[in-house]
Amino acid sequence: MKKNVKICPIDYSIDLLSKKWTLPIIYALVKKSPKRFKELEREITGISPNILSTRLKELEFNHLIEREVFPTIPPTVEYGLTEHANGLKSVFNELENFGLYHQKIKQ
Amino acid sequence: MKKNVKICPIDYSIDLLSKKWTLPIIYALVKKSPKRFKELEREITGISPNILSTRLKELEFNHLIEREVFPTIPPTVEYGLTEHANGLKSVFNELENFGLYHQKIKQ
DNA sequence: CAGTATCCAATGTGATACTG
DNA sequence: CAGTATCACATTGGATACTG
Repeated sequence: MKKNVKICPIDYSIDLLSKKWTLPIIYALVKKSPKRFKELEREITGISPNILSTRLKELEFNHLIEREVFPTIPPTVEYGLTEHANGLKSVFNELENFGLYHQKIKQ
Repeated sequence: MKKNVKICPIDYSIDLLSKKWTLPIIYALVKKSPKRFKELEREITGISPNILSTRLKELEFNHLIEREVFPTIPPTVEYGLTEHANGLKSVFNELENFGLYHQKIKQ
């Protein structure tokens, strides 16, 4: 992303969300949050643990999710959406409307 | 995408939109439609013509854009959003709201 | 102009093993 | 459990040249 350039907020959002698996991860946490690493891995069909790990770090860096560690044995780590990610819920609502409509027209 | 399985409309939309450059292409056409191949290539910074061509075909296959050829010399081809793609405008609105907010909290 | 062809680089996948 | 490390492999994307 370029520096010292006022970037269009839509392009900005697209940059934040466009890597592979990023949207499915956030959506899993929109449905219910927080979740543990294994829960996410099981729920998001097809993702591998190394990519899940990579994306979670990126999302944490961008303040969309937060990671909390509990000193249990075996270890527990929970990932939850931050309040900064709440605006994304409307995005998913619109994706839902669009999906419902488009599924019908496409047979 | 799996067959004979009722897929969640959100996952369905994500599948339609999650490939690299798909969202920037649609967004370019949300701003103004129709546009010619070269216009899209110039406007979408960083895209290469082969990827643009590939994505346009996919989007046409999914009925989100339509392609019209004019028998001029040199050739003119226009790409426009279909009415089926109109529901995506709300998605971009929400992406805009989110981007505006997130740009502020992230400095 | 509107693409296609080609070849190379980057990214993601899959399997497996290993650590705290 | 929650990851990281390592490779081999496949798929995707990027750069560039070229055609009708």
